[in-house]
Amino acid sequence: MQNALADEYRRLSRDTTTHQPLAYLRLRRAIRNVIQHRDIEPGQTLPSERDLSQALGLSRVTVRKAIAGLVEEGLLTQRHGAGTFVAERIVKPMSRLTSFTEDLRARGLHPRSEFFERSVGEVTPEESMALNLSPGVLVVRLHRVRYAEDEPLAIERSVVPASVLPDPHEVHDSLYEALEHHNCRPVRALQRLRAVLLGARQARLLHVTTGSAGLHIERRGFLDDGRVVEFTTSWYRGDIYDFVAELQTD
Amino acid sequence: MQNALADEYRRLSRDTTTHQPLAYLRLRRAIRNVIQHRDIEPGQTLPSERDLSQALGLSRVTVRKAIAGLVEEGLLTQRHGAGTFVAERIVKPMSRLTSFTEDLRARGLHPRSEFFERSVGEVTPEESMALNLSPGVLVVRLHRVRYAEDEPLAIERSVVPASVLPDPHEVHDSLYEALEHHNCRPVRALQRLRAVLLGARQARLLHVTTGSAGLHIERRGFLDDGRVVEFTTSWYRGDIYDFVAELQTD
DNA sequence: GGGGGAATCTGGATCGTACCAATGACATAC
DNA sequence: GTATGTCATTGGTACGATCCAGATTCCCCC
Repeated sequence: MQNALADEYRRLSRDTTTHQPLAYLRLRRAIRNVIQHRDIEPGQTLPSERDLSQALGLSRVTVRKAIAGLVEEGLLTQRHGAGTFVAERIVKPMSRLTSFTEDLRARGLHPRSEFFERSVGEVTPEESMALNLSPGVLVVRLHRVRYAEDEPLAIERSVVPASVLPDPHEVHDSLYEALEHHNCRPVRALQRLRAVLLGARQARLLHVTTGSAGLHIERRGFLDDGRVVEFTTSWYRGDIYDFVAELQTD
Repeated sequence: MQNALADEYRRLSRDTTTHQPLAYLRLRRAIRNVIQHRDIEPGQTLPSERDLSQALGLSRVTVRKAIAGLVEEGLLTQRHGAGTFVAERIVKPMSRLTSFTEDLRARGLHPRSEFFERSVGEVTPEESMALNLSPGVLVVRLHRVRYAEDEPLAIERSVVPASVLPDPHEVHDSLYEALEHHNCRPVRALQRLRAVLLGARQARLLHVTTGSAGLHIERRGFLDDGRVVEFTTSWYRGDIYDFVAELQTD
Protein backbone atom coordinates (compact mmCIF):
# COMPACT_ATOMS: atom_id res chain seq x y z
CA MET A 1 0.00 0.00 0.00
CA GLN A 2 1.54 3.27 -1.13
CA ASN A 3 -0.87 5.25 1.00
CA ALA A 4 1.32 4.91 4.03
CA LEU A 5 2.24 8.56 3.76
CA ALA A 6 -1.32 9.82 3.47
CA ASP A 7 -2.34 7.58 6.37
CA GLU A 8 0.50 8.86 8.51
CA TYR A 9 -0.35 12.45 7.69
CA ARG A 10 -3.98 11.96 8.62
CA ARG A 11 -2.95 10.20 11.81
CA LEU A 12 -0.80 13.17 12.78
CA SER A 13 -3.64 15.50 11.95
CA ARG A 14 -5.94 13.70 14.35
CA ASP A 15 -3.28 13.17 17.00
CA THR A 16 -4.10 15.64 19.73
CA THR A 17 -1.04 15.09 21.94
CA THR A 18 1.60 16.20 19.47
CA HIS A 19 -0.84 18.32 17.58
CA GLN A 20 1.02 20.42 15.10
CA PRO A 21 -1.21 23.11 13.72
CA LEU A 22 1.02 23.87 10.74
CA ALA A 23 0.18 21.68 7.78
CA TYR A 24 3.59 21.78 6.20
CA LEU A 25 5.34 20.80 9.42
CA ARG A 26 2.84 18.02 9.96
CA LEU A 27 3.50 16.71 6.48
CA ARG A 28 7.22 17.03 6.99
CA ARG A 29 6.96 14.92 10.09
CA ALA A 30 4.76 12.41 8.33
CA ILE A 31 7.31 12.01 5.56
CA ARG A 32 10.09 11.56 8.08
CA ASN A 33 8.07 8.93 9.86
CA VAL A 34 7.35 6.83 6.81
CA ILE A 35 10.98 7.02 5.79
CA GLN A 36 12.03 5.98 9.26
CA HIS A 37 9.62 3.04 9.20
CA ARG A 38 10.97 2.05 5.82
CA ASP A 39 7.56 2.38 4.28
CA ILE A 40 9.47 4.04 1.49
CA GLU A 41 12.96 2.68 0.98
CA PRO A 42 15.99 4.83 0.21
CA GLY A 43 16.16 5.38 -3.53
CA GLN A 44 12.40 5.00 -3.94
CA THR A 45 10.21 7.82 -5.10
CA LEU A 46 7.67 9.70 -3.09
CA PRO A 47 4.24 10.22 -4.61
CA SER A 48 4.33 13.19 -6.95
CA GLU A 49 3.64 16.62 -5.53
CA ARG A 50 0.35 16.83 -7.38
CA ASP A 51 -0.79 13.42 -6.15
CA LEU A 52 0.19 14.27 -2.61
CA SER A 53 -1.58 17.58 -2.56
CA GLN A 54 -4.71 15.98 -3.95
CA ALA A 55 -4.59 13.01 -1.59
CA LEU A 56 -4.05 15.18 1.46
CA GLY A 57 -6.30 18.05 0.54
CA LEU A 58 -3.40 20.47 0.60
CA SER A 59 -2.22 22.90 -2.02
CA ARG A 60 0.81 22.00 -4.01
CA VAL A 61 2.61 25.01 -2.57
CA THR A 62 2.24 23.59 0.91
CA VAL A 63 3.40 20.16 -0.16
CA ARG A 64 6.40 21.72 -1.85
CA LYS A 65 7.25 23.65 1.29
CA ALA A 66 7.18 20.49 3.36
CA ILE A 67 9.37 18.68 0.88
CA ALA A 68 11.76 21.61 0.50
CA GLY A 69 12.72 21.40 4.16
CA LEU A 70 13.54 17.73 3.92
CA VAL A 71 15.56 18.29 0.77
CA GLU A 72 17.47 20.95 2.65
CA GLU A 73 18.11 18.48 5.45
CA GLY A 74 19.36 15.96 2.94
CA LEU A 75 16.65 13.41 3.61
CA LEU A 76 15.12 13.74 0.15
CA THR A 77 16.48 14.56 -3.28
CA GLN A 78 14.59 15.88 -6.25
CA ARG A 79 15.17 15.40 -9.95
CA HIS A 80 13.33 17.67 -12.31
CA GLY A 81 10.98 15.67 -14.44
CA ALA A 82 11.74 12.44 -12.64
CA GLY A 83 10.46 12.73 -9.11
CA THR A 84 11.30 13.09 -5.45
CA PHE A 85 13.41 10.36 -3.94
CA VAL A 86 14.34 9.21 -0.49
CA ALA A 87 18.06 9.96 -0.27
CA GLU A 88 20.52 7.15 0.08
CA ARG A 89 22.08 8.62 3.16
CA ILE A 90 25.73 9.39 3.17
CA VAL A 91 26.77 9.98 6.72
CA LYS A 92 29.66 12.37 6.92
CA PRO A 93 31.51 11.97 10.12
CA MET A 94 32.38 15.52 11.00
CA SER A 95 33.00 16.61 14.47
CA ARG A 96 32.02 14.37 17.28
CA LEU A 97 28.92 15.01 19.24
CA THR A 98 29.94 14.12 22.74
CA SER A 99 28.53 14.49 26.17
CA PHE A 100 30.16 17.08 28.38
CA THR A 101 30.17 14.66 31.28
CA GLU A 102 31.49 11.69 29.36
CA ASP A 103 34.07 13.94 27.77
CA LEU A 104 35.50 15.05 31.05
CA ARG A 105 35.33 11.60 32.58
CA ALA A 106 37.31 10.31 29.64
CA ARG A 107 40.00 12.80 30.61
CA GLY A 108 40.03 11.48 34.12
CA LEU A 109 38.23 14.48 35.59
CA HIS A 110 35.21 14.45 37.83
CA PRO A 111 32.43 16.50 36.27
CA ARG A 112 29.70 17.85 38.50
CA SER A 113 26.70 20.08 38.06
CA GLU A 114 25.11 22.63 40.31
CA PHE A 115 21.55 23.31 39.34
CA PHE A 116 19.69 26.52 39.99
CA GLU A 117 16.70 25.39 38.10
CA ARG A 118 15.21 22.05 37.27
CA SER A 119 11.61 22.50 36.29
CA VAL A 120 8.80 21.55 33.98
CA GLY A 121 6.67 24.11 32.20
CA GLU A 122 5.04 25.12 28.99
CA VAL A 123 7.28 26.13 26.11
CA THR A 124 7.92 29.78 25.56
CA PRO A 125 7.53 31.00 22.00
CA GLU A 126 11.30 31.04 21.44
CA GLU A 127 11.68 27.53 22.79
CA SER A 128 8.85 26.28 20.66
CA MET A 129 10.61 27.72 17.68
CA ALA A 130 13.95 26.19 18.57
CA LEU A 131 12.55 22.79 19.47
CA ASN A 132 9.95 22.74 16.77
CA LEU A 133 7.13 22.14 19.24
CA SER A 134 3.55 23.31 19.30
CA PRO A 135 2.58 25.95 21.81
CA GLY A 136 1.41 24.58 25.13
CA VAL A 137 3.60 21.48 25.06
CA LEU A 138 5.56 20.76 28.23
CA VAL A 139 9.31 21.05 28.40
CA VAL A 140 11.92 20.33 31.02
CA ARG A 141 14.37 23.09 31.82
CA LEU A 142 17.78 22.57 33.33
CA HIS A 143 19.86 25.51 34.33
CA ARG A 144 23.19 24.77 35.87
CA VAL A 145 26.86 25.47 36.29
CA ARG A 146 29.14 22.67 35.24
CA TYR A 147 32.29 21.97 37.18
CA ALA A 148 35.32 19.77 36.89
CA GLU A 149 37.12 19.25 40.15
CA ASP A 150 35.47 22.25 41.79
CA GLU A 151 36.47 24.51 38.95
CA PRO A 152 33.52 26.01 37.08
CA LEU A 153 33.77 25.50 33.34
CA ALA A 154 30.47 26.56 31.87
CA ILE A 155 26.96 27.80 32.45
CA GLU A 156 24.39 25.74 30.68
CA ARG A 157 20.70 26.12 30.11
CA SER A 158 19.04 23.14 28.44
CA VAL A 159 15.47 22.73 27.32
CA VAL A 160 14.15 19.28 26.48
CA PRO A 161 10.61 18.24 25.50
CA ALA A 162 8.93 16.59 28.46
CA SER A 163 7.72 13.92 26.07
CA VAL A 164 11.24 12.52 25.86
CA LEU A 165 12.34 13.32 29.40
CA PRO A 166 9.37 13.64 31.73
CA ASP A 167 11.22 14.22 34.98
CA PRO A 168 14.01 16.80 35.28
CA HIS A 169 15.35 14.99 38.32
CA GLU A 170 16.39 12.06 36.19
CA VAL A 171 19.37 14.14 35.16
CA HIS A 172 22.16 13.97 37.68
CA ASP A 173 25.29 14.91 35.87
CA SER A 174 24.78 13.95 32.30
CA LEU A 175 21.77 15.03 30.31
CA TYR A 176 22.84 12.76 27.48
CA GLU A 177 22.90 9.72 29.74
CA ALA A 178 19.39 10.50 30.91
CA LEU A 179 18.26 10.90 27.32
CA GLU A 180 19.87 7.63 26.44
CA HIS A 181 17.69 5.82 28.98
CA HIS A 182 14.74 7.01 26.96
CA ASN A 183 16.44 6.09 23.69
CA CYS A 184 16.46 9.72 22.77
CA ARG A 185 20.08 10.62 22.75
CA PRO A 186 20.78 13.04 19.92
CA VAL A 187 22.82 11.73 17.03
CA ARG A 188 23.37 15.03 15.29
CA ALA A 189 23.52 18.60 16.44
CA LEU A 190 23.82 22.06 15.05
CA GLN A 191 25.91 24.40 17.05
CA ARG A 192 26.43 28.09 16.79
CA LEU A 193 29.31 29.67 18.54
CA ARG A 194 30.47 33.18 19.11
CA ALA A 195 32.96 35.05 21.22
CA VAL A 196 31.44 37.24 23.92
CA LEU A 197 32.43 39.15 26.98
CA LEU A 198 31.13 37.58 30.15
CA GLY A 199 28.74 39.71 32.15
CA ALA A 200 28.92 40.28 35.88
CA ARG A 201 26.60 37.47 36.85
CA GLN A 202 28.16 34.99 34.48
CA ALA A 203 31.65 35.94 35.54
CA ARG A 204 30.77 35.44 39.18
CA LEU A 205 29.36 32.01 38.51
CA LEU A 206 32.43 31.02 36.53
CA HIS A 207 34.92 32.52 39.00
CA VAL A 208 36.46 34.89 36.52
CA THR A 209 36.48 38.65 36.31
CA THR A 210 33.70 40.53 34.58
CA GLY A 211 34.56 41.22 30.97
CA SER A 212 36.60 38.06 30.51
CA ALA A 213 36.44 36.29 27.20
CA GLY A 214 33.85 33.57 26.87
CA LEU A 215 32.23 31.44 24.25
CA HIS A 216 28.53 31.61 23.79
CA ILE A 217 27.22 28.43 22.28
CA GLU A 218 23.76 27.49 21.13
CA ARG A 219 23.15 23.89 20.30
CA ARG A 220 20.17 22.03 18.93
CA GLY A 221 20.39 18.24 19.16
CA PHE A 222 18.48 16.01 16.75
CA LEU A 223 17.36 12.41 16.71
CA ASP A 224 17.90 10.49 13.54
CA ASP A 225 14.34 11.09 12.45
CA GLY A 226 15.02 14.80 12.66
CA ARG A 227 13.14 15.56 15.86
CA VAL A 228 14.78 18.15 18.06
CA VAL A 229 15.39 16.76 21.55
CA GLU A 230 17.63 19.36 23.04
CA PHE A 231 18.10 23.09 22.92
CA THR A 232 21.04 24.21 24.96
CA THR A 233 22.51 27.63 25.46
CA SER A 234 25.83 27.83 27.21
CA TRP A 235 28.64 30.12 28.20
CA TYR A 236 32.07 28.60 28.39
CA ARG A 237 35.06 30.14 30.02
CA GLY A 238 37.34 31.33 27.27
CA ASP A 239 40.46 30.89 29.33
CA ILE A 240 40.24 27.14 29.71
CA TYR A 241 38.20 25.97 26.81
CA ASP A 242 39.49 25.20 23.35
CA PHE A 243 37.30 23.88 20.62
CA VAL A 244 38.85 21.70 18.02
CA ALA A 245 37.21 21.04 14.72
CA GLU A 246 38.12 19.02 11.71
CA LEU A 247 37.20 20.65 8.46
CA GLN A 248 36.66 18.93 5.18
CA THR A 249 36.17 20.01 1.61
CA ASP A 250 32.62 19.06 0.71
CA MET B 1 15.76 57.55 -1.53
CA GLN B 2 15.03 54.05 -0.31
CA ASN B 3 14.42 52.84 -3.84
CA ALA B 4 17.99 51.64 -4.20
CA LEU B 5 16.74 48.08 -4.11
CA ALA B 6 14.05 48.56 -6.71
CA ASP B 7 16.54 50.40 -8.93
CA GLU B 8 19.07 47.64 -8.58
CA TYR B 9 16.47 45.02 -9.39
CA ARG B 10 15.39 46.82 -12.49
CA ARG B 11 19.00 47.33 -13.51
CA LEU B 12 19.60 43.58 -13.23
CA SER B 13 16.44 42.92 -15.20
CA ARG B 14 17.71 45.03 -18.07
CA ASP B 15 21.29 43.85 -17.80
CA THR B 16 21.76 41.51 -20.73
CA THR B 17 25.25 40.28 -19.90
CA THR B 18 24.45 38.66 -16.58
CA HIS B 19 20.86 38.16 -17.55
CA GLN B 20 19.17 36.01 -14.97
CA PRO B 21 15.80 34.88 -16.22
CA LEU B 22 14.54 33.81 -12.82
CA ALA B 23 12.88 36.65 -10.98
CA TYR B 24 13.55 35.37 -7.49
CA LEU B 25 17.25 34.85 -8.20
CA ARG B 26 17.48 38.26 -9.76
CA LEU B 27 15.90 39.81 -6.70
CA ARG B 28 18.19 37.84 -4.44
CA ARG B 29 21.15 39.18 -6.36
CA ALA B 30 19.76 42.70 -6.16
CA ILE B 31 19.35 42.48 -2.39
CA ARG B 32 22.87 41.18 -2.02
CA ASN B 33 24.15 44.05 -4.11
CA VAL B 34 22.44 46.79 -2.15
CA ILE B 35 23.67 45.26 1.09
CA GLN B 36 27.14 45.10 -0.35
CA HIS B 37 27.00 48.75 -1.38
CA ARG B 38 25.82 49.65 2.07
CA ASP B 39 22.66 51.13 0.64
CA ILE B 40 21.03 49.34 3.53
CA GLU B 41 23.20 49.07 6.60
CA PRO B 42 23.40 45.99 8.81
CA GLY B 43 20.62 46.16 11.35
CA GLN B 44 18.41 48.22 9.08
CA THR B 45 15.16 46.92 7.69
CA LEU B 46 14.41 46.01 4.14
CA PRO B 47 11.24 47.37 2.59
CA SER B 48 8.32 45.19 3.61
CA GLU B 49 7.45 42.22 1.45
CA ARG B 50 4.25 43.85 0.33
CA ASP B 51 5.98 47.09 -0.63
CA LEU B 52 8.68 45.22 -2.47
CA SER B 53 6.30 43.07 -4.44
CA GLN B 54 4.31 46.11 -5.43
CA ALA B 55 7.35 48.21 -6.32
CA LEU B 56 8.88 45.44 -8.41
CA GLY B 57 5.75 44.10 -10.00
CA LEU B 58 6.33 40.69 -8.46
CA SER B 59 4.03 38.59 -6.38
CA ARG B 60 4.64 38.47 -2.69
CA VAL B 61 5.30 34.74 -2.91
CA THR B 62 8.21 35.40 -5.24
CA VAL B 63 9.61 38.12 -3.03
CA ARG B 64 9.35 35.78 -0.07
CA LYS B 65 11.21 33.10 -1.97
CA ALA B 66 14.05 35.47 -2.76
CA ILE B 67 14.26 36.59 0.84
CA ALA B 68 14.02 33.06 2.20
CA GLY B 69 17.23 32.10 0.46
CA LEU B 70 19.13 35.00 1.96
CA VAL B 71 17.74 34.26 5.40
CA GLU B 72 18.94 30.70 4.96
CA GLU B 73 22.38 32.02 4.02
CA GLY B 74 22.42 34.15 7.13
CA LEU B 75 22.52 37.46 5.28
CA LEU B 76 19.06 38.53 6.43
CA THR B 77 17.02 37.90 9.53
CA GLN B 78 13.28 38.17 9.89
CA ARG B 79 11.17 39.04 12.89
CA HIS B 80 7.50 38.30 12.68
CA GLY B 81 5.58 41.53 12.88
CA ALA B 82 8.67 43.69 12.89
CA GLY B 83 10.35 43.31 9.55
CA THR B 84 13.25 41.90 7.59
CA PHE B 85 16.69 43.07 8.65
CA VAL B 86 20.16 42.96 7.24
CA ALA B 87 22.06 40.61 9.52
CA GLU B 88 24.82 42.09 11.58
CA ARG B 89 26.90 38.97 11.83
CA ILE B 90 28.69 36.75 9.42
CA VAL B 91 27.85 33.12 9.90
CA LYS B 92 30.64 30.81 9.01
CA PRO B 93 30.10 27.08 8.81
CA MET B 94 32.78 25.35 10.83
CA SER B 95 33.07 21.96 9.19
CA ARG B 96 33.37 22.99 5.61
CA LEU B 97 36.89 23.84 4.73
CA THR B 98 36.34 26.95 2.71
CA SER B 99 38.44 29.80 1.59
CA PHE B 100 37.83 33.07 3.38
CA THR B 101 37.84 34.90 0.07
CA GLU B 102 35.53 32.51 -1.72
CA ASP B 103 33.24 32.48 1.29
CA LEU B 104 32.73 36.18 1.30
CA ARG B 105 32.44 36.42 -2.45
CA ALA B 106 29.65 33.87 -2.25
CA ARG B 107 27.87 36.31 0.04
CA GLY B 108 28.23 39.02 -2.51
CA LEU B 109 30.92 40.81 -0.55
CA HIS B 110 34.23 42.01 -1.82
CA PRO B 111 36.99 40.58 0.31
CA ARG B 112 40.32 42.33 0.36
CA SER B 113 43.58 41.91 2.19
CA GLU B 114 46.07 44.37 3.49
CA PHE B 115 49.44 42.80 4.01
CA PHE B 116 52.01 43.99 6.49
CA GLU B 117 54.26 41.12 5.76
CA ARG B 118 54.87 38.91 2.78
CA SER B 119 58.22 37.26 3.10
CA VAL B 120 60.30 34.14 2.74
CA GLY B 121 62.52 32.83 5.49
CA GLU B 122 63.70 29.85 7.43
CA VAL B 123 61.19 28.14 9.70
CA THR B 124 61.18 29.06 13.31
CA PRO B 125 61.11 26.16 15.75
CA GLU B 126 57.36 26.60 16.40
CA GLU B 127 56.58 26.73 12.71
CA SER B 128 58.63 23.66 12.03
CA MET B 129 56.64 21.91 14.71
CA ALA B 130 53.30 23.03 13.31
CA LEU B 131 54.15 22.36 9.70
CA ASN B 132 56.13 19.25 10.36
CA LEU B 133 59.20 20.57 8.58
CA SER B 134 62.91 20.13 9.25
CA PRO B 135 64.83 23.08 10.61
CA GLY B 136 66.35 25.30 7.95
CA VAL B 137 63.62 24.73 5.37
CA LEU B 138 62.18 27.85 3.75
CA VAL B 139 58.65 29.03 4.39
CA VAL B 140 56.50 31.82 3.07
CA ARG B 141 54.86 34.09 5.64
CA LEU B 142 51.76 36.14 5.03
CA HIS B 143 50.58 38.54 7.65
CA ARG B 144 47.52 40.54 6.83
CA VAL B 145 44.23 42.09 7.83
CA ARG B 146 41.26 40.79 5.93
CA TYR B 147 38.49 43.13 4.97
CA ALA B 148 35.06 42.93 3.44
CA GLU B 149 33.85 46.20 2.02
CA ASP B 150 36.38 48.23 3.97
CA GLU B 151 35.34 46.64 7.22
CA PRO B 152 38.11 44.66 8.89
CA LEU B 153 37.03 41.16 9.83
CA ALA B 154 40.12 39.31 10.91
CA ILE B 155 43.85 39.36 11.35
CA GLU B 156 45.56 36.42 9.79
CA ARG B 157 49.06 35.10 9.86
CA SER B 158 49.72 32.19 7.52
CA VAL B 159 52.83 30.13 7.09
CA VAL B 160 53.25 27.91 4.05
CA PRO B 161 56.26 25.80 3.03
CA ALA B 162 58.13 27.54 0.21
CA SER B 163 58.26 24.18 -1.52
CA VAL B 164 54.56 24.43 -2.34
CA LEU B 165 54.34 28.18 -2.76
CA PRO B 166 57.71 29.66 -3.67
CA ASP B 167 56.67 33.27 -4.08
CA PRO B 168 54.58 35.08 -1.48
CA HIS B 169 53.50 37.61 -4.08
CA GLU B 170 51.49 35.00 -5.87
CA VAL B 171 48.84 35.51 -3.21
CA HIS B 172 46.61 38.43 -3.93
CA ASP B 173 43.45 37.89 -2.00
CA SER B 174 43.05 34.20 -1.67
CA LEU B 175 45.78 31.97 -0.33
CA TYR B 176 43.74 28.93 -1.26
CA GLU B 177 43.47 30.03 -4.86
CA ALA B 178 47.22 30.45 -5.03
CA LEU B 179 47.72 27.03 -3.49
CA GLU B 180 45.32 25.58 -5.99
CA HIS B 181 47.53 26.77 -8.86
CA HIS B 182 50.22 24.54 -7.42
CA ASN B 183 47.76 21.71 -6.87
CA CYS B 184 48.34 22.07 -3.19
CA ARG B 185 45.04 23.25 -1.88
CA PRO B 186 44.34 21.61 1.46
CA VAL B 187 41.53 19.09 1.55
CA ARG B 188 41.34 18.71 5.29
CA ALA B 189 42.16 20.90 8.22
CA LEU B 190 42.32 20.85 11.97
CA GLN B 191 41.19 23.94 13.67
CA ARG B 192 41.43 25.07 17.23
CA LEU B 193 39.34 27.90 18.45
CA ARG B 194 39.08 29.86 21.63
CA ALA B 195 37.55 33.03 22.94
CA VAL B 196 39.99 35.79 23.72
CA LEU B 197 40.05 39.46 24.53
CA LEU B 198 41.54 41.50 21.75
CA GLY B 199 44.66 43.39 22.68
CA ALA B 200 45.31 47.02 21.90
CA ARG B 201 47.14 46.40 18.66
CA GLN B 202 44.65 43.83 17.41
CA ALA B 203 41.72 45.99 18.38
CA ARG B 204 43.15 48.92 16.50
CA LEU B 205 43.63 46.84 13.36
CA LEU B 206 40.11 45.51 13.59
CA HIS B 207 38.50 48.85 14.38
CA VAL B 208 37.08 47.75 17.70
CA THR B 209 37.84 48.79 21.26
CA THR B 210 40.58 47.11 23.24
CA GLY B 211 39.19 44.28 25.31
CA SER B 212 36.46 43.36 22.84
CA ALA B 213 35.60 39.72 22.40
CA GLY B 214 37.40 37.89 19.64
CA LEU B 215 37.99 34.41 18.41
CA HIS B 216 41.47 33.08 18.20
CA ILE B 217 41.78 30.35 15.64
CA GLU B 218 44.67 28.15 14.75
CA ARG B 219 44.36 26.06 11.66
CA ARG B 220 46.56 23.47 10.05
CA GLY B 221 45.63 22.49 6.51
CA PHE B 222 46.54 19.11 5.07
CA LEU B 223 46.90 17.63 1.62
CA ASP B 224 45.58 14.23 0.66
CA ASP B 225 48.86 12.61 1.51
CA GLY B 226 48.88 14.15 4.97
CA ARG B 227 51.47 16.84 4.30
CA VAL B 228 50.80 20.09 6.13
CA VAL B 229 50.60 22.96 3.64
CA GLU B 230 49.27 25.71 5.80
CA PHE B 231 49.56 26.90 9.33
CA THR B 232 47.35 29.87 10.00
CA THR B 233 46.74 31.80 13.16
CA SER B 234 43.93 34.29 13.14
CA TRP B 235 41.91 36.64 15.27
CA TYR B 236 38.32 37.19 14.26
CA ARG B 237 36.11 39.95 15.48
CA GLY B 238 33.63 38.46 17.92
CA ASP B 239 30.98 41.03 17.18
CA ILE B 240 30.44 40.09 13.57
CA TYR B 241 31.40 36.46 13.36
CA ASP B 242 29.35 33.41 14.21
CA PHE B 243 30.65 29.93 13.69
CA VAL B 244 28.24 27.14 13.07
CA ALA B 245 29.13 23.51 13.33
CA GLU B 246 27.32 20.31 12.65
CA LEU B 247 28.22 17.61 15.07
CA GLN B 248 27.73 13.92 14.61
CA THR B 249 28.03 10.85 16.77
CA ASP B 250 30.73 8.73 15.16
C1' DG C 1 0.51 62.53 32.37
C1' DG C 2 0.45 57.71 32.12
C1' DG C 3 -1.57 53.27 31.04
C1' DG C 4 -4.35 50.38 28.13
C1' DG C 5 -6.20 48.97 24.05
C1' DA C 6 -7.35 49.54 19.19
C1' DA C 7 -5.55 50.32 14.61
C1' DT C 8 -2.19 49.17 11.56
C1' DC C 9 2.04 47.91 10.51
C1' DT C 10 4.96 43.51 9.77
C1' DG C 11 5.97 38.51 8.46
C1' DG C 12 3.76 33.51 8.14
C1' DA C 13 0.68 30.02 6.13
C1' DT C 14 -2.23 28.51 2.79
C1' DC C 15 -5.17 28.21 -1.15
C1' DG C 16 -5.91 27.85 -6.41
C1' DT C 17 -4.17 28.48 -10.93
C1' DA C 18 -1.09 28.83 -14.86
C1' DC C 19 2.72 27.91 -17.63
C1' DC C 20 7.61 26.23 -18.44
C1' DA C 21 11.18 22.55 -18.63
C1' DA C 22 13.26 18.16 -17.75
C1' DT C 23 12.38 13.21 -17.91
C1' DG C 24 11.21 8.91 -19.51
C1' DA C 25 8.07 5.64 -21.63
C1' DC C 26 5.85 4.31 -25.57
C1' DA C 27 4.67 4.31 -30.25
C1' DT C 28 6.10 5.07 -34.72
C1' DA C 29 9.28 5.35 -38.71
C1' DC C 30 13.38 3.81 -40.89
C1' DG D 1 16.22 -3.87 -34.16
C1' DT D 2 17.28 0.56 -33.51
C1' DA D 3 16.61 5.37 -33.77
C1' DT D 4 13.43 9.15 -33.40
C1' DG D 5 9.84 11.84 -32.03
C1' DT D 6 5.62 12.49 -29.38
C1' DC D 7 3.38 12.88 -25.06
C1' DA D 8 2.11 12.24 -20.37
C1' DT D 9 4.22 13.03 -15.99
C1' DT D 10 7.20 15.37 -12.84
C1' DG D 11 9.38 19.17 -10.64
C1' DG D 12 10.23 24.58 -11.07
C1' DT D 13 8.60 29.32 -11.31
C1' DA D 14 5.21 32.62 -10.81
C1' DC D 15 0.84 34.81 -10.32
C1' DG D 16 -3.16 36.58 -7.20
C1' DA D 17 -5.74 36.36 -2.99
C1' DT D 18 -6.88 35.39 1.96
C1' DC D 19 -6.48 34.86 6.65
C1' DC D 20 -3.63 34.56 10.93
C1' DA D 21 -0.35 36.27 14.38
C1' DG D 22 3.39 38.99 16.25
C1' DA D 23 5.13 43.99 16.86
C1' DT D 24 4.54 48.84 16.95
C1' DT D 25 2.29 53.01 17.10
C1' DC D 26 -0.64 56.07 18.67
C1' DC D 27 -4.57 57.92 20.60
C1' DC D 28 -8.03 58.15 23.88
C1' DC D 29 -9.67 57.64 28.38
C1' DC D 30 -9.08 57.72 33.22
